[in-house]
Amino acid sequence: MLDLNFVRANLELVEEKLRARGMDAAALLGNFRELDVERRSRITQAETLQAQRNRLSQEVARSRKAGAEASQVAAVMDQTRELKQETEELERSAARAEEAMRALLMAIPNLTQDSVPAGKSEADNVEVLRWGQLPIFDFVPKAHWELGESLGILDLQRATKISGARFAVYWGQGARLERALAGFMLDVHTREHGYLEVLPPFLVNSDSLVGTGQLPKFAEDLFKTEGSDHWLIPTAEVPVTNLYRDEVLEEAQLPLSLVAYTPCFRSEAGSYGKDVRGIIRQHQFQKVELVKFARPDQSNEEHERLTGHAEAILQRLELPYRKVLLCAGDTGAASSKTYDLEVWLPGQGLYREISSCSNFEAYQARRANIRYKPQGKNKTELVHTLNGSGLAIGRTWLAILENYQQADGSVRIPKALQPYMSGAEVIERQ
RNA sequence: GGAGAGAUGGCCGAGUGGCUGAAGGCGGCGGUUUGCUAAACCGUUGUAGGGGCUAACACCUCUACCGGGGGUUCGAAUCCCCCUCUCUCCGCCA
Repeated sequence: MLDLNFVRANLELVEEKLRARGMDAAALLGNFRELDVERRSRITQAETLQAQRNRLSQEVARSRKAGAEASQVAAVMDQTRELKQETEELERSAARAEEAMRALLMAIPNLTQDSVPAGKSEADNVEVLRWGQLPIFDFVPKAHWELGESLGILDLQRATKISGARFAVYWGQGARLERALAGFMLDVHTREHGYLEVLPPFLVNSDSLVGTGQLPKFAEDLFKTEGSDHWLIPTAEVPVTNLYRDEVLEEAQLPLSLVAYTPCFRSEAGSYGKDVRGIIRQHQFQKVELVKFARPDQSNEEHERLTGHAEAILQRLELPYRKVLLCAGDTGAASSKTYDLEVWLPGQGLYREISSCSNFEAYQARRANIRYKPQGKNKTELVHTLNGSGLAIGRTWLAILENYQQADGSVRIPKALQPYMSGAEVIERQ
């Protein structure tokens, strides 16, 4: 959510930034200005009347104490009663205007930074760099679903039986590879990148989802429990960012860097027909997530750093990737700037997103009310929140299969991962 | 799941209808004293939203906030209703 006062004072800038995302600024802003004027005038009127009422009430107390005549006191009471109705009407009208403004504000996405290119879709994203050598095969590389099934480590049929489409069962070395990746990533981030590991709940209440921006707009993307206010987390970003909801951090704590390994649950409503083969798009996948809370003046620097931490994992696993700066239209609603990391998948001959690293600036912090106290100042300020996958485990798993496959269908294990696989160097049919 | 108790400012803790935005203590901040530290003493110390005045989130003023929501009343932290959470006991359970 953007700041009400900021929007009021910078309406032109907001419109310009909305256009950069390819959105209809006029429709989104609606009658914001009129509502604002209306709201403020109603508040002023209501509060003036309220002040009168308060004075009259005090008069009742005073004259009673002084032993005034009952009829006189009753007259004042009647007068107050009349004022009450009028006040309440004004208050309701102010509340309606405020509610309408809030609805408008909640629907307005974050303003993208000036370094973010304008554009509507993927096609306008800007490739920042490519890393690594694409593997060269003297055979036709297979897709991960073929490799996984023939190695006996990936079982989509039984997953469908026990759960349905878009689920996977991993057997043996496949399950082990998943666990190895999680352990490897957590170790690198905690030991070398300075993150504190945290294990949050996998179900959260709706306040948390509002705090990070998934609700109210994207409820259909989520799984919800029946009969209670619990939602399955679509990413660790939700529970971890909300750890500090309604709290005030000390400046000395910033930047605060957390890493969490959790499953993620997504309904993938509206993605029918997309990525039906393999395990690219699942209802459940595991992810190691990096989350930072930073001072506003340091958040861009921390954003670059966090993205580098995610890249480090790809580099150590020697997986070729490219880094893409998303254009305004492709940048998530809550984000001010996002880099996607896309890993090379030789089995399919394309780059696929494996990490998304965003600087949300104060957008989430304002919704979730996460603040800090600048040293030497009385006033609290909103922190900036950031996060990025470091990395999505399922997609890393399949990238390893496709990049490290050999002619006989076996898969070499990246050097960095071997210690996490009891020294095994290759996955063969079991 | 059943029974009971509770939720007050950064923390602890008073407060059962008006003089309470809230006693007292701790902590924080400023100061006095002190060779330094400690102690003592004095002062100060919530958030948000309007309006005024502004360079100003400095100041003045009004309003709201004592877990959340609703109600009674001229007037509610105090009375009533609903919800949420916490604690204790019983049951169940990895």
